[in-house]
Amino acid sequence: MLKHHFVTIKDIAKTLDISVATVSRALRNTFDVNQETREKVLEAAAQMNYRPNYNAIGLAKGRSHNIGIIIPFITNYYFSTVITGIQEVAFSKGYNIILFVTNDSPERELSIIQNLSISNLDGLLVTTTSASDSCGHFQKIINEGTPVVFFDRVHTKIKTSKVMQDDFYGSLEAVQHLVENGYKKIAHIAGPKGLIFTERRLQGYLAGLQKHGLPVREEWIIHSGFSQECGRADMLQLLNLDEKPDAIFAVNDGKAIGAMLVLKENKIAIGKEMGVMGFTNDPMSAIISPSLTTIAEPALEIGKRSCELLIKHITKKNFILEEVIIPCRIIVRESTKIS
Amino acid sequence: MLKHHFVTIKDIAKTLDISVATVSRALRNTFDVNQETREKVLEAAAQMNYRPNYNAIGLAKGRSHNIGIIIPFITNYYFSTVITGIQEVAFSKGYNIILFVTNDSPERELSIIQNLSISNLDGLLVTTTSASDSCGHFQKIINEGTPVVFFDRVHTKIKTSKVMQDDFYGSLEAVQHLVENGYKKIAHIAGPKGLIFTERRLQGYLAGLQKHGLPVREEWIIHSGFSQECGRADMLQLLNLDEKPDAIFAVNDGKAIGAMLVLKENKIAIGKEMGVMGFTNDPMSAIISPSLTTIAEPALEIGKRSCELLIKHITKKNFILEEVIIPCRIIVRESTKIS
DNA sequence: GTGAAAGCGCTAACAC
DNA sequence: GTGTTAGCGCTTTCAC
Repeated sequence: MLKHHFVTIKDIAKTLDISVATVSRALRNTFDVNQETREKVLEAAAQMNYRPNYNAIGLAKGRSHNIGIIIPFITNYYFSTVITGIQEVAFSKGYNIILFVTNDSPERELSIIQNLSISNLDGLLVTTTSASDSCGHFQKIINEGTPVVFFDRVHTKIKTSKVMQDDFYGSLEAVQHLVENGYKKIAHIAGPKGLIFTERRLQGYLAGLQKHGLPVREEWIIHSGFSQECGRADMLQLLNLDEKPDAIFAVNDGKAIGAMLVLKENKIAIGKEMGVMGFTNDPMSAIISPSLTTIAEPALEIGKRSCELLIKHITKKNFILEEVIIPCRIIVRESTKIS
Repeated sequence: MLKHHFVTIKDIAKTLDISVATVSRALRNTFDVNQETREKVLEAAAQMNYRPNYNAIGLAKGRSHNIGIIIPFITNYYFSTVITGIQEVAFSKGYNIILFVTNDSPERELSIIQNLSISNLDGLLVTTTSASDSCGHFQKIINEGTPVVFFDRVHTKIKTSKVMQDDFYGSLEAVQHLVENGYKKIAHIAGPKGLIFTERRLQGYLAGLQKHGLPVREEWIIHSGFSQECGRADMLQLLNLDEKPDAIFAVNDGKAIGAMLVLKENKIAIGKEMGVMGFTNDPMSAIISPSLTTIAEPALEIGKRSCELLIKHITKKNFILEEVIIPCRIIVRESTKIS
C-alpha cells in the first residue's frame, strides 16, 4: 500500500506565494498575522483540502494530541460508558484516544506501561486492575513528567488528580434504604480487599449500620471478585450460615445478580424473604426479574470530568491536583420490596 | 506541563561512538549490521531506557502505526467485544487503536471522516451508522489510498475487505429451531431497511419459512430500529393484529428483550404461548427470565479477523480483498420451549 | 507582519 | 558493515 502525497503547508505557501512560516501562523490563529493574509490562507487550505500532519506537529512541538486510556475491560456497562464520556470531550478538544486493555491482569498492566512510548502520549487516564497493589510503574511515569489522571479504581498512595463516584455516601444510602424498608440483618458482599472503592463502599456500609444501631457481623461481610460468579459463591456461603441475613448489599450489580440467581434457584423470594441491592445501575438490573434496586454511578460524567481534568494538566503548567467526587443516586426497584 | 528530553538514538550513538544510522538499523533488526554492534546497541538502548518516538518514525516513514476505529457505540456487548478483539491483535502487532464514536449519527460519522487527519492513521476499521445510506466519504478515503476494512455493518457498494458473521445462515437456523419446536406462525421484527445485515437476516428468515413450507405474511415483518424500545413497539403492533404470530424472531437480543417485556406485561406466557428468539447472545439474554434463545455472534473473532486483515492491507502492497464470513451458533434456552 | 533557517527524532539513499 | 546526509511536515527563534 503506497502512501501518497498529501497537501502540506508548503503547497499552500507555494500557491499563495508566501512563506511556510506565515501559513503555519495563519492556520494556528497566531496573533501576528495580517487579517487579509490569514483569510487567504484559510481559504486556500479549505479549497486544497489541507489536513495537518499530526506526526509532524507532534515532533515539532513535542506533543502528540493523543491520550492513552488504561482500563481492565471495556465489555461492561460502566467502563464502556466512561470511555464514551472520555471520547466525547477528547474529540471535541481535538485529542485522540488510544486504548489499552489490561484484561484485569496486573502483569499485562505492567507490560503495557513499560512498553508505552510516552513520547506518543500527552497524558494518561487510568483505572487499575483489581489486584494491582503496587503502583511504582505509574509513579515513575508521573515523575518523568507525563500527566496522569486516575478514575474509579484509584491508588491512594499516588499523588495525581483523581475522579470517583461518591462510593461512601452511595453505600450509606443503600443501607439506609434497606433499613427504611424493614430489613435488619444486612450482609455486604464486597469487592477485593485493598481496592480503594471496595474499601469506601465497605465503610459506607458500616457507617449505615452504625447510624441505625445495627450490629456488625464479621460473617456477613464477604470479600471476593467482582464477577457474577463471585456473587453466586458469596451468596451460597451466606446461605450456609446458621444466622442468615435478610438482605444483601452487593458491591456491584454483577455480584447482586449472581446472588439473585442463587436465591431464585433456592426458591427464596427476593424482596419478601431477602432484599437485594446492587451498585452501578447496569442495564441488566432493570431487566432481571424482580428488577434490582441499585445505586446509579455517574459513569458518563466520570469519563467527561476525567478527560477534562487531564487536558487541563496537559495544557496548563503547574495545574494543581484535584480530587473530584461525583454523587450517585439511588434507583428503587422491586428487589427491596418486603411486601 | 513541560515535556522533557527523552533519550534518542542520537544519545545512544554518542554513547557508543557510532553513527545514528547504525543505531537505527540495529534497533530495527535490519540485516546489514554486525551482530556484535547490534548487541551493544540493544544493550545500551535497554539500559538507557530508550523509547522510540512514534511521531518521528511516522513522519520519516509516512506511517503512524495507528489504526482508527469508527463505530456507532461502544456501550453494548457486541461492539465492546469486537473492540476488545481488535485491541488484542493491534497491541500484539504494535499498533495503537484510536477510537471514534459516531453515536449512530450519520452527520457525526461524516464529520469525523471529513476531519480525519488520514496522515495520522495507517488504516481504518469501520462499522457504519444504521441510517447511513451514502458511503461516498468512505470511498473517497479508500481512493486516496488508505486501507479500510468494514465489519458487521458493511456497505455493499464499497469495494474493500469485509468481515461479517453468517447472518443469513444464522437466521435460517433460528427459524429452523422455531419450527422444530412446534411454532408455525413466525414473525420477524427486523432492523432498519437498507442495512445489509438486516437484509441478510431477513433473507435467512424468508428462506427458513420457505424451506418449511410456511407462508410469508407481510404484516408479520416489521422494520424499525435496533433498540429495546423499538422491540416493544414492534411487539405491540404484532399483538394488535387479527391473526397473531405464535413466535417472534428478533434481529437482535435488544429487540427480543423489548418484545419479552411487553409479553410479560400482557401476561402472555413466553415459550408456551409465544416463542421468542434473539440474535447476538448478549449476556442479558441469559439473565432475563425466561432466558432467551438466541444466535451467538462471534464478536471477539470478528474484531480479531478485521484487525488482522487491515494490518495485512497496511503492510503488504496489493493485498487482495477478502470477504470473511464467520459462522454463528445457536444457544437454546427457555424462551422457545413450547411446553 | 513576514521570511529564512534551524531543528524536532527518525529513516533511507548513497557513498565508502 | 558503517557513516554522511537529506528530508519527512511542521514550529519557532531571529532578523528584517
